Amino acid sequence: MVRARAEADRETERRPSLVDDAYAAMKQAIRDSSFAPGYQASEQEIALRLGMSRTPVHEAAIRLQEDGLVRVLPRRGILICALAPDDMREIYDVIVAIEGRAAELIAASPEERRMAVADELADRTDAMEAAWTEQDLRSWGEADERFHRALVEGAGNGRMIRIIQTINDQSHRARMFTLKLRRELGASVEEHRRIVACIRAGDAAGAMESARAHRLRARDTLLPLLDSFGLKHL
Amino acid sequence: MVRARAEADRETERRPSLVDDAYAAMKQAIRDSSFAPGYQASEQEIALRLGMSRTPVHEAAIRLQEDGLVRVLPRRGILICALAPDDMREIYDVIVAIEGRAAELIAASPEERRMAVADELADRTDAMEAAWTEQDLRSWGEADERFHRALVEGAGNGRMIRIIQTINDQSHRARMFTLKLRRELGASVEEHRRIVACIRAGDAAGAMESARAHRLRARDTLLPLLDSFGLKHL
DNA sequence: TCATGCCATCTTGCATGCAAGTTGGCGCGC
DNA sequence: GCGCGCCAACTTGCATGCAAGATGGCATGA
Repeated sequence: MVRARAEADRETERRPSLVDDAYAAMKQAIRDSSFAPGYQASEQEIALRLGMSRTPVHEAAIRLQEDGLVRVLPRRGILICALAPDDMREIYDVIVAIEGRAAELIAASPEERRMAVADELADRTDAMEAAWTEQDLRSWGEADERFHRALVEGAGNGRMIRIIQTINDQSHRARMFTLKLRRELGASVEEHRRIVACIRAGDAAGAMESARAHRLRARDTLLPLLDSFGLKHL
Repeated sequence: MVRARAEADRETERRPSLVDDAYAAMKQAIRDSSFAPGYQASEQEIALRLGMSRTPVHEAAIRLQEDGLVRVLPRRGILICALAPDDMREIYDVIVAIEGRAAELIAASPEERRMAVADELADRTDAMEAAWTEQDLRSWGEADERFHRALVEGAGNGRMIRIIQTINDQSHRARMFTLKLRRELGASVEEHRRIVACIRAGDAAGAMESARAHRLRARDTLLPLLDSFGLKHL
Protein backbone atom coordinates (compact mmCIF):
# COMPACT_ATOMS: atom_id res chain seq x y z
CA MET A 1 0.00 0.00 0.00
CA VAL A 2 3.01 2.25 -0.13
CA ARG A 3 2.02 3.43 -3.58
CA ALA A 4 -1.50 4.26 -2.47
CA ARG A 5 -0.19 6.28 0.44
CA ALA A 6 2.18 8.21 -1.77
CA GLU A 7 -0.63 9.13 -4.12
CA ALA A 8 -2.80 9.99 -1.17
CA ASP A 9 -0.29 12.50 0.15
CA ARG A 10 0.15 14.02 -3.26
CA GLU A 11 -3.47 14.15 -4.26
CA THR A 12 -5.36 14.49 -0.99
CA GLU A 13 -6.59 10.92 -1.24
CA ARG A 14 -8.68 11.07 -4.35
CA ARG A 15 -10.38 7.74 -4.62
CA PRO A 16 -12.11 7.14 -7.92
CA SER A 17 -15.48 8.80 -8.17
CA LEU A 18 -18.25 7.59 -10.42
CA VAL A 19 -17.26 10.29 -12.87
CA ASP A 20 -13.75 8.83 -13.03
CA ASP A 21 -15.19 5.39 -13.58
CA ALA A 22 -17.40 6.61 -16.39
CA TYR A 23 -14.53 8.53 -17.96
CA ALA A 24 -12.22 5.53 -17.88
CA ALA A 25 -14.87 3.14 -19.16
CA MET A 26 -15.90 5.36 -22.04
CA LYS A 27 -12.32 6.10 -23.00
CA GLN A 28 -11.50 2.42 -23.01
CA ALA A 29 -14.59 1.67 -25.08
CA ILE A 30 -13.51 4.26 -27.63
CA ARG A 31 -9.94 2.93 -27.68
CA ASP A 32 -10.93 -0.62 -28.45
CA SER A 33 -13.71 0.45 -30.80
CA SER A 34 -16.57 -0.86 -28.67
CA PHE A 35 -17.80 2.61 -29.42
CA ALA A 36 -17.03 2.92 -33.09
CA PRO A 37 -16.38 6.35 -34.59
CA GLY A 38 -19.58 7.91 -35.83
CA TYR A 39 -21.62 6.02 -33.28
CA GLN A 40 -24.08 8.20 -31.46
CA ALA A 41 -24.91 7.10 -27.95
CA SER A 42 -27.38 8.50 -25.47
CA GLU A 43 -26.16 9.36 -22.02
CA GLN A 44 -29.08 7.49 -20.54
CA GLU A 45 -28.08 4.32 -22.34
CA ILE A 46 -24.46 4.54 -21.21
CA ALA A 47 -25.56 5.34 -17.69
CA LEU A 48 -27.72 2.23 -17.62
CA ARG A 49 -24.91 0.08 -18.95
CA LEU A 50 -22.50 1.41 -16.32
CA GLY A 51 -25.09 1.18 -13.55
CA MET A 52 -25.11 4.84 -12.60
CA SER A 53 -27.26 7.88 -13.27
CA ARG A 54 -26.91 10.34 -16.13
CA THR A 55 -24.98 12.92 -14.12
CA PRO A 56 -21.57 11.24 -13.92
CA VAL A 57 -21.83 10.08 -17.51
CA HIS A 58 -22.59 13.60 -18.62
CA GLU A 59 -19.63 15.02 -16.72
CA ALA A 60 -17.32 12.36 -18.10
CA ALA A 61 -18.57 13.21 -21.59
CA ILE A 62 -17.54 16.82 -21.04
CA ARG A 63 -14.02 15.68 -20.21
CA LEU A 64 -13.90 13.40 -23.23
CA GLN A 65 -15.08 16.25 -25.41
CA GLU A 66 -12.28 18.41 -24.03
CA ASP A 67 -9.92 15.58 -25.02
CA GLY A 68 -11.31 15.67 -28.54
CA LEU A 69 -12.59 12.10 -28.40
CA VAL A 70 -16.31 12.80 -28.58
CA ARG A 71 -18.65 15.63 -29.32
CA VAL A 72 -21.58 16.32 -27.06
CA LEU A 73 -24.49 17.32 -29.28
CA PRO A 74 -27.06 19.30 -27.31
CA ARG A 75 -30.14 17.19 -26.77
CA ARG A 76 -28.99 14.62 -29.27
CA GLY A 77 -26.38 12.60 -27.50
CA ILE A 78 -22.70 11.80 -27.57
CA LEU A 79 -21.00 11.41 -30.94
CA ILE A 80 -17.79 9.40 -31.12
CA CYS A 81 -15.32 11.44 -33.16
CA ALA A 82 -13.79 10.01 -36.30
CA LEU A 83 -10.30 10.80 -37.52
CA ALA A 84 -9.76 12.05 -41.07
CA PRO A 85 -6.37 11.88 -42.84
CA ASP A 86 -6.07 15.59 -42.23
CA ASP A 87 -6.30 14.96 -38.51
CA MET A 88 -3.41 12.57 -38.79
CA ARG A 89 -1.38 15.25 -40.51
CA GLU A 90 -2.13 17.63 -37.66
CA ILE A 91 -1.29 15.01 -35.09
CA TYR A 92 2.05 14.23 -36.68
CA ASP A 93 3.00 17.89 -36.74
CA VAL A 94 2.33 18.19 -33.04
CA ILE A 95 4.34 15.04 -32.35
CA VAL A 96 7.25 16.26 -34.49
CA ALA A 97 7.30 19.53 -32.60
CA ILE A 98 7.02 18.09 -29.10
CA GLU A 99 9.22 15.02 -29.44
CA GLY A 100 11.86 17.06 -31.24
CA ARG A 101 12.06 19.52 -28.38
CA ALA A 102 11.94 16.72 -25.82
CA ALA A 103 14.90 14.96 -27.41
CA GLU A 104 16.80 18.24 -27.53
CA LEU A 105 16.09 18.92 -23.85
CA ILE A 106 17.18 15.48 -22.78
CA ALA A 107 20.42 15.70 -24.76
CA ALA A 108 21.12 19.07 -23.15
CA SER A 109 20.53 17.83 -19.60
CA PRO A 110 23.29 16.84 -17.16
CA GLU A 111 25.20 13.72 -18.10
CA GLU A 112 23.84 11.51 -15.34
CA ARG A 113 20.22 12.22 -16.19
CA ARG A 114 20.91 11.99 -19.91
CA MET A 115 22.48 8.57 -19.53
CA ALA A 116 19.64 7.27 -17.39
CA VAL A 117 17.08 8.23 -20.02
CA ALA A 118 19.29 6.91 -22.81
CA ASP A 119 19.55 3.54 -21.04
CA GLU A 120 15.80 3.27 -20.81
CA LEU A 121 15.35 4.25 -24.44
CA ALA A 122 17.97 1.70 -25.47
CA ASP A 123 16.10 -1.00 -23.56
CA ARG A 124 12.88 -0.19 -25.39
CA THR A 125 14.71 -0.28 -28.69
CA ASP A 126 16.19 -3.67 -27.87
CA ALA A 127 12.70 -4.93 -27.15
CA MET A 128 11.57 -3.63 -30.52
CA GLU A 129 14.39 -5.36 -32.30
CA ALA A 130 13.63 -8.63 -30.52
CA ALA A 131 9.96 -8.38 -31.44
CA TRP A 132 10.97 -7.58 -35.00
CA THR A 133 13.12 -10.69 -35.42
CA GLU A 134 10.26 -12.76 -34.00
CA GLN A 135 7.72 -11.00 -36.21
CA ASP A 136 5.68 -10.20 -33.11
CA LEU A 137 3.72 -7.15 -34.21
CA ARG A 138 1.94 -6.63 -30.93
CA SER A 139 5.12 -6.58 -28.88
CA TRP A 140 6.78 -4.36 -31.43
CA GLY A 141 3.97 -1.82 -31.17
CA GLU A 142 4.07 -1.84 -27.39
CA ALA A 143 7.83 -1.38 -27.24
CA ASP A 144 7.66 1.41 -29.80
CA GLU A 145 4.95 3.15 -27.82
CA ARG A 146 7.03 2.85 -24.66
CA PHE A 147 10.07 4.27 -26.39
CA HIS A 148 8.18 7.36 -27.44
CA ARG A 149 6.50 7.74 -24.06
CA ALA A 150 9.89 7.48 -22.33
CA LEU A 151 11.27 10.07 -24.73
CA VAL A 152 8.66 12.65 -23.78
CA GLU A 153 8.65 11.75 -20.11
CA GLY A 154 12.41 12.04 -20.07
CA ALA A 155 12.15 15.75 -20.74
CA GLY A 156 10.35 16.15 -17.42
CA ASN A 157 7.77 18.54 -18.77
CA GLY A 158 4.30 17.71 -17.48
CA ARG A 159 2.55 19.79 -20.10
CA MET A 160 4.35 18.06 -22.93
CA ILE A 161 3.45 14.71 -21.42
CA ARG A 162 -0.19 15.69 -21.22
CA ILE A 163 -0.28 16.96 -24.79
CA ILE A 164 1.23 13.76 -26.11
CA GLN A 165 -1.10 11.66 -24.00
CA THR A 166 -4.12 13.44 -25.47
CA ILE A 167 -2.77 13.07 -28.98
CA ASN A 168 -2.10 9.39 -28.39
CA ASP A 169 -5.62 8.81 -27.15
CA GLN A 170 -6.96 10.41 -30.30
CA SER A 171 -4.77 8.43 -32.66
CA HIS A 172 -4.75 5.08 -30.89
CA ARG A 173 -7.20 3.46 -33.28
CA ALA A 174 -5.29 4.68 -36.32
CA ARG A 175 -2.06 3.34 -34.85
CA MET A 176 -3.57 -0.08 -34.28
CA PHE A 177 -4.84 -0.11 -37.82
CA THR A 178 -1.64 0.98 -39.51
CA LEU A 179 0.55 -1.30 -37.44
CA LYS A 180 -0.63 -4.22 -39.55
CA LEU A 181 0.10 -2.44 -42.80
CA ARG A 182 3.59 -1.14 -42.29
CA ARG A 183 6.42 -2.95 -43.98
CA GLU A 184 9.31 -0.80 -42.86
CA LEU A 185 9.30 -1.42 -39.14
CA GLY A 186 12.97 -2.33 -39.28
CA ALA A 187 14.01 1.21 -40.11
CA SER A 188 12.56 2.48 -36.83
CA VAL A 189 15.05 0.52 -34.76
CA GLU A 190 17.98 2.13 -36.48
CA GLU A 191 16.47 5.59 -36.19
CA HIS A 192 15.79 5.07 -32.51
CA ARG A 193 19.39 4.09 -31.99
CA ARG A 194 20.53 7.28 -33.67
CA ILE A 195 18.40 9.34 -31.31
CA VAL A 196 19.83 7.48 -28.33
CA ALA A 197 23.38 8.00 -29.57
CA CYS A 198 22.87 11.75 -29.89
CA ILE A 199 21.43 11.90 -26.39
CA ARG A 200 24.39 9.98 -24.99
CA ALA A 201 26.78 12.32 -26.78
CA GLY A 202 24.97 15.36 -25.45
CA ASP A 203 24.34 16.45 -29.03
CA ALA A 204 21.15 18.45 -28.56
CA ALA A 205 20.78 19.60 -32.16
CA GLY A 206 21.42 16.11 -33.46
CA ALA A 207 18.95 14.57 -31.02
CA MET A 208 16.23 16.96 -32.08
CA GLU A 209 16.94 16.42 -35.74
CA SER A 210 16.96 12.62 -35.51
CA ALA A 211 13.76 12.59 -33.49
CA ARG A 212 12.10 14.87 -36.03
CA ALA A 213 13.40 12.91 -39.00
CA HIS A 214 12.14 9.67 -37.48
CA ARG A 215 8.60 10.95 -37.09
CA LEU A 216 8.58 12.73 -40.42
CA ARG A 217 9.62 9.56 -42.22
CA ALA A 218 6.98 7.53 -40.39
CA ARG A 219 4.39 10.11 -41.33
CA ASP A 220 5.44 10.08 -44.96
CA THR A 221 5.08 6.32 -45.17
CA LEU A 222 1.82 6.16 -43.24
CA LEU A 223 -0.26 8.95 -44.70
CA PRO A 224 -0.06 7.62 -48.29
CA LEU A 225 -0.95 4.21 -46.90
CA LEU A 226 -4.10 5.60 -45.33
CA ASP A 227 -4.92 7.53 -48.47
CA SER A 228 -4.49 4.45 -50.63
CA PHE A 229 -7.09 2.71 -48.53
CA GLY A 230 -9.38 5.61 -49.24
CA LEU A 231 -10.08 5.93 -45.56
CA LYS A 232 -12.16 8.99 -45.01
CA HIS A 233 -12.34 8.36 -41.30
CA LEU A 234 -11.20 5.88 -38.68
CA MET B 1 -27.11 38.40 -38.56
CA VAL B 2 -25.13 36.88 -41.39
CA ARG B 3 -22.42 35.85 -38.98
CA ALA B 4 -24.86 34.12 -36.68
CA ARG B 5 -26.31 32.16 -39.56
CA ALA B 6 -22.92 31.05 -40.75
CA GLU B 7 -22.04 29.76 -37.34
CA ALA B 8 -25.40 28.13 -37.10
CA ASP B 9 -24.82 26.10 -40.24
CA ARG B 10 -21.39 25.10 -39.12
CA GLU B 11 -22.18 24.22 -35.56
CA THR B 12 -25.79 23.07 -35.61
CA GLU B 13 -26.93 26.32 -34.02
CA ARG B 14 -25.24 26.08 -30.69
CA ARG B 15 -26.41 29.11 -28.79
CA PRO B 16 -24.60 29.67 -25.52
CA SER B 17 -25.80 27.45 -22.72
CA LEU B 18 -25.54 28.35 -19.07
CA VAL B 19 -22.48 26.14 -18.89
CA ASP B 20 -20.82 28.20 -21.60
CA ASP B 21 -21.72 31.37 -19.75
CA ALA B 22 -20.28 30.04 -16.51
CA TYR B 23 -17.14 28.85 -18.30
CA ALA B 24 -16.57 32.20 -19.97
CA ALA B 25 -17.29 34.19 -16.82
CA MET B 26 -14.99 32.11 -14.64
CA LYS B 27 -12.21 32.12 -17.21
CA GLN B 28 -12.45 35.88 -17.52
CA ALA B 29 -12.44 36.27 -13.75
CA ILE B 30 -9.29 34.19 -13.55
CA ARG B 31 -7.65 36.13 -16.38
CA ASP B 32 -8.16 39.52 -14.78
CA SER B 33 -7.42 38.20 -11.30
CA SER B 34 -10.92 38.76 -9.92
CA PHE B 35 -10.29 35.21 -8.82
CA ALA B 36 -6.74 35.42 -7.56
CA PRO B 37 -4.52 32.33 -7.63
CA GLY B 38 -4.84 30.36 -4.44
CA TYR B 39 -8.38 31.59 -3.89
CA GLN B 40 -10.76 28.82 -3.02
CA ALA B 41 -14.33 29.38 -4.10
CA SER B 42 -17.41 27.30 -3.46
CA GLU B 43 -19.54 26.33 -6.44
CA GLN B 44 -22.61 27.49 -4.59
CA GLU B 45 -21.16 30.96 -4.14
CA ILE B 46 -20.20 31.27 -7.81
CA ALA B 47 -23.59 29.95 -8.84
CA LEU B 48 -25.31 32.61 -6.76
CA ARG B 49 -23.14 35.34 -8.19
CA LEU B 50 -23.88 34.21 -11.73
CA GLY B 51 -27.57 33.70 -11.05
CA MET B 52 -27.70 30.01 -11.87
CA SER B 53 -27.71 26.72 -10.02
CA ARG B 54 -24.69 24.67 -9.04
CA THR B 55 -24.92 22.29 -11.98
CA PRO B 56 -23.65 24.52 -14.80
CA VAL B 57 -20.96 25.97 -12.53
CA HIS B 58 -19.79 22.50 -11.67
CA GLU B 59 -19.61 21.45 -15.31
CA ALA B 60 -17.75 24.62 -16.25
CA ALA B 61 -15.32 23.91 -13.43
CA ILE B 62 -14.60 20.51 -14.96
CA ARG B 63 -13.69 22.18 -18.23
CA LEU B 64 -11.51 24.74 -16.49
CA GLN B 65 -9.77 21.95 -14.63
CA GLU B 66 -9.11 20.22 -17.94
CA ASP B 67 -7.58 23.52 -19.09
CA GLY B 68 -5.33 23.54 -16.05
CA LEU B 69 -6.73 26.78 -14.70
CA VAL B 70 -8.36 25.43 -11.55
CA ARG B 71 -8.43 22.30 -9.46
CA VAL B 72 -11.70 20.86 -8.30
CA LEU B 73 -11.13 19.57 -4.78
CA PRO B 74 -13.73 16.97 -3.86
CA ARG B 75 -16.16 18.41 -1.32
CA ARG B 76 -13.93 21.40 -0.70
CA GLY B 77 -14.46 23.68 -3.66
CA ILE B 78 -12.67 25.14 -6.62
CA LEU B 79 -9.04 26.18 -6.21
CA ILE B 80 -7.61 28.74 -8.60
CA CYS B 81 -4.26 27.40 -9.77
CA ALA B 82 -1.11 29.41 -9.21
CA LEU B 83 1.85 29.36 -11.57
CA ALA B 84 5.31 28.59 -10.24
CA PRO B 85 8.51 29.56 -12.10
CA ASP B 86 8.84 25.91 -13.05
CA ASP B 87 5.48 26.11 -14.79
CA MET B 88 6.76 29.02 -16.84
CA ARG B 89 9.73 26.93 -17.87
CA GLU B 90 7.39 24.17 -19.01
CA ILE B 91 5.20 26.64 -20.83
CA TYR B 92 8.11 28.16 -22.70
CA ASP B 93 9.33 24.75 -23.82
CA VAL B 94 5.92 23.98 -25.28
CA ILE B 95 5.82 27.34 -27.03
CA VAL B 96 9.32 26.91 -28.44
CA ALA B 97 8.36 23.51 -29.81
CA ILE B 98 5.01 24.52 -31.30
CA GLU B 99 5.89 27.95 -32.67
CA GLY B 100 9.13 26.61 -34.12
CA ARG B 101 7.28 23.96 -36.05
CA ALA B 102 4.56 26.43 -37.06
CA ALA B 103 7.11 28.84 -38.50
CA GLU B 104 8.76 25.99 -40.35
CA LEU B 105 5.45 24.83 -41.81
CA ILE B 106 4.49 28.30 -42.96
CA ALA B 107 7.86 28.85 -44.63
CA ALA B 108 7.49 25.52 -46.41
CA SER B 109 4.00 26.28 -47.69
CA PRO B 110 3.19 27.49 -51.23
CA GLU B 111 4.39 30.98 -52.00
CA GLU B 112 0.97 32.62 -52.11
CA ARG B 113 -0.04 31.38 -48.72
CA ARG B 114 3.39 32.09 -47.27
CA MET B 115 3.27 35.69 -48.44
CA ALA B 116 -0.23 36.24 -47.09
CA VAL B 117 0.82 35.09 -43.63
CA ALA B 118 4.06 37.06 -43.85
CA ASP B 119 2.11 40.22 -44.68
CA GLU B 120 -0.07 39.80 -41.64
CA LEU B 121 2.92 39.11 -39.42
CA ALA B 122 4.67 42.18 -40.79
CA ASP B 123 1.61 44.30 -39.98
CA ARG B 124 1.64 43.11 -36.39
CA THR B 125 5.32 43.84 -36.13
CA ASP B 126 4.80 47.36 -37.49
CA ALA B 127 2.16 47.89 -34.82
CA MET B 128 4.64 46.76 -32.18
CA GLU B 129 7.26 49.14 -33.43
CA ALA B 130 4.80 52.02 -33.42
CA ALA B 131 3.72 51.20 -29.87
CA TRP B 132 7.36 50.95 -28.88
CA THR B 133 8.26 54.42 -30.13
CA GLU B 134 5.24 55.79 -28.30
CA GLN B 135 6.08 53.84 -25.17
CA ASP B 136 2.58 52.37 -25.20
CA LEU B 137 3.05 49.14 -23.30
CA ARG B 138 -0.54 47.97 -23.62
CA SER B 139 -0.60 48.30 -27.39
CA TRP B 140 2.79 46.68 -27.61
CA GLY B 141 1.58 43.67 -25.66
CA GLU B 142 -1.54 43.32 -27.77
CA ALA B 143 0.37 43.54 -31.04
CA ASP B 144 2.92 41.03 -29.79
CA GLU B 145 0.18 38.65 -28.77
CA ARG B 146 -1.45 38.99 -32.17
CA PHE B 147 1.83 38.33 -33.93
CA HIS B 148 2.29 35.07 -32.10
CA ARG B 149 -1.32 34.07 -32.57
CA ALA B 150 -1.08 34.74 -36.29
CA LEU B 151 2.10 32.70 -36.41
CA VAL B 152 0.44 29.62 -35.00
CA GLU B 153 -2.82 30.12 -36.88
CA GLY B 154 -0.85 30.52 -40.09
CA ALA B 155 0.25 26.91 -39.87
CA GLY B 156 -3.38 25.86 -40.20
CA ASN B 157 -3.17 23.19 -37.54
CA GLY B 158 -6.20 23.24 -35.25
CA ARG B 159 -4.53 21.16 -32.58
CA MET B 160 -1.53 23.46 -32.40
CA ILE B 161 -3.86 26.42 -32.11
CA ARG B 162 -5.73 24.79 -29.27
CA ILE B 163 -2.55 23.89 -27.41
CA ILE B 164 -1.24 27.42 -27.66
CA GLN B 165 -4.61 28.84 -26.62
CA THR B 166 -4.60 26.70 -23.50
CA ILE B 167 -1.03 27.65 -22.69
CA ASN B 168 -1.85 31.32 -23.20
CA ASP B 169 -4.80 31.13 -20.86
CA GLN B 170 -2.56 29.64 -18.23
CA SER B 171 0.18 32.20 -18.59
CA HIS B 172 -1.91 35.30 -19.22
CA ARG B 173 -1.46 36.68 -15.72
CA ALA B 174 2.29 36.15 -15.79
CA ARG B 175 2.48 37.88 -19.15
CA MET B 176 0.60 40.91 -17.86
CA PHE B 177 2.90 41.06 -14.89
CA THR B 178 6.17 40.74 -16.75
CA LEU B 179 5.16 43.15 -19.48
CA LYS B 180 5.78 46.00 -17.06
CA LEU B 181 9.20 44.72 -16.09
CA ARG B 182 10.81 44.03 -19.42
CA ARG B 183 13.36 46.48 -20.68
CA GLU B 184 14.31 44.81 -23.93
CA LEU B 185 11.08 45.03 -25.86
CA GLY B 186 12.92 46.61 -28.78
CA ALA B 187 14.79 43.40 -29.56
CA SER B 188 11.54 41.58 -30.24
CA VAL B 189 10.73 43.73 -33.24
CA GLU B 190 13.98 42.86 -34.92
CA GLU B 191 13.58 39.17 -34.16
CA HIS B 192 10.05 39.19 -35.51
CA ARG B 193 11.32 40.74 -38.72
CA ARG B 194 13.88 38.02 -39.09
CA ILE B 195 11.15 35.36 -38.77
CA VAL B 196 9.06 37.15 -41.40
CA ALA B 197 12.04 37.41 -43.74
CA CYS B 198 12.73 33.68 -43.52
CA ILE B 199 9.07 32.93 -44.21
CA ARG B 200 9.06 35.18 -47.24
CA ALA B 201 12.22 33.52 -48.53
CA GLY B 202 10.74 30.07 -48.03
CA ASP B 203 13.61 29.25 -45.68
CA ALA B 204 11.92 26.66 -43.46
CA ALA B 205 14.96 25.83 -41.34
CA GLY B 206 15.74 29.51 -40.83
CA ALA B 207 12.14 30.32 -39.91
CA MET B 208 12.07 27.59 -37.30
CA GLU B 209 15.41 28.61 -35.88
CA SER B 210 14.53 32.30 -35.64
CA ALA B 211 11.18 31.55 -34.04
CA ARG B 212 12.87 29.29 -31.52
CA ALA B 213 15.67 31.73 -30.82
CA HIS B 214 13.17 34.52 -30.26
CA ARG B 215 11.24 32.61 -27.63
CA LEU B 216 14.34 31.19 -25.99
CA ARG B 217 15.81 34.66 -25.59
CA ALA B 218 12.55 35.97 -24.17
CA ARG B 219 12.47 33.07 -21.74
CA ASP B 220 16.05 33.65 -20.65
CA THR B 221 15.34 37.28 -19.87
CA LEU B 222 12.01 36.67 -18.16
CA LEU B 223 12.69 33.70 -15.92
CA PRO B 224 15.56 35.39 -14.03
CA LEU B 225 13.31 38.43 -13.70
CA LEU B 226 10.62 36.35 -12.03
CA ASP B 227 13.17 34.63 -9.84
CA SER B 228 14.64 37.95 -8.76
CA PHE B 229 11.23 38.97 -7.53
CA GLY B 230 11.18 35.83 -5.50
CA LEU B 231 7.80 34.99 -6.92
CA LYS B 232 6.81 31.56 -5.81
CA HIS B 233 3.51 31.78 -7.59
CA LEU B 234 1.47 34.17 -9.69
C1' DT C 1 -1.86 27.04 28.86
C1' DC C 2 -2.15 23.53 25.51
C1' DA C 3 -3.58 19.38 23.22
C1' DT C 4 -7.51 16.60 21.86
C1' DG C 5 -11.78 15.10 20.29
C1' DC C 6 -16.50 15.99 19.04
C1' DC C 7 -20.14 18.30 16.71
C1' DA C 8 -22.46 21.86 13.94
C1' DT C 9 -21.91 23.62 9.55
C1' DC C 10 -20.59 23.78 4.97
C1' DT C 11 -19.65 21.70 0.58
C1' DT C 12 -19.89 18.67 -2.95
C1' DG C 13 -21.28 13.80 -5.36
C1' DC C 14 -24.87 11.92 -7.37
C1' DA C 15 -29.94 10.89 -8.37
C1' DT C 16 -33.97 12.56 -10.13
C1' DG C 17 -37.78 15.77 -11.73
C1' DC C 18 -39.33 18.84 -15.10
C1' DA C 19 -39.37 21.44 -19.21
C1' DA C 20 -37.79 22.38 -23.72
C1' DG C 21 -35.57 20.95 -28.08
C1' DT C 22 -35.03 17.17 -31.60
C1' DT C 23 -36.42 13.34 -34.38
C1' DG C 24 -38.68 10.06 -37.03
C1' DG C 25 -42.84 8.22 -38.59
C1' DC C 26 -47.66 8.27 -39.64
C1' DG C 27 -51.54 10.12 -41.74
C1' DC C 28 -53.62 13.46 -44.60
C1' DG C 29 -54.20 16.14 -48.68
C1' DC C 30 -53.03 16.50 -53.47
C1' DG D 1 -47.85 7.61 -55.38
C1' DC D 2 -45.73 11.58 -53.21
C1' DG D 3 -44.79 15.42 -50.29
C1' DC D 4 -45.75 17.82 -46.09
C1' DG D 5 -46.80 18.73 -41.54
C1' DC D 6 -47.96 17.23 -37.04
C1' DC D 7 -47.36 14.54 -32.99
C1' DA D 8 -45.51 11.18 -29.80
C1' DA D 9 -41.40 9.51 -28.06
C1' DC D 10 -36.86 10.53 -26.71
C1' DT D 11 -32.96 13.25 -25.22
C1' DT D 12 -30.61 16.47 -22.79
C1' DG D 13 -30.17 21.22 -19.87
C1' DC D 14 -30.71 22.65 -15.62
C1' DA D 15 -32.66 22.83 -10.71
C1' DT D 16 -32.96 20.65 -6.57
C1' DG D 17 -32.97 17.02 -2.83
C1' DC D 18 -30.38 14.11 0.00
C1' DA D 19 -26.55 12.01 2.07
C1' DA D 20 -21.75 11.72 3.03
C1' DG D 21 -17.23 13.82 3.53
C1' DA D 22 -14.49 17.86 5.19
C1' DT D 23 -13.69 21.65 8.41
C1' DG D 24 -13.22 24.71 12.10
C1' DG D 25 -14.24 25.99 16.62
C1' DC D 26 -15.42 24.99 21.26
C1' DA D 27 -15.41 22.46 25.31
C1' DT D 28 -12.94 19.38 28.19
C1' DG D 29 -9.15 17.34 30.58
C1' DA D 30 -4.30 17.34 31.85
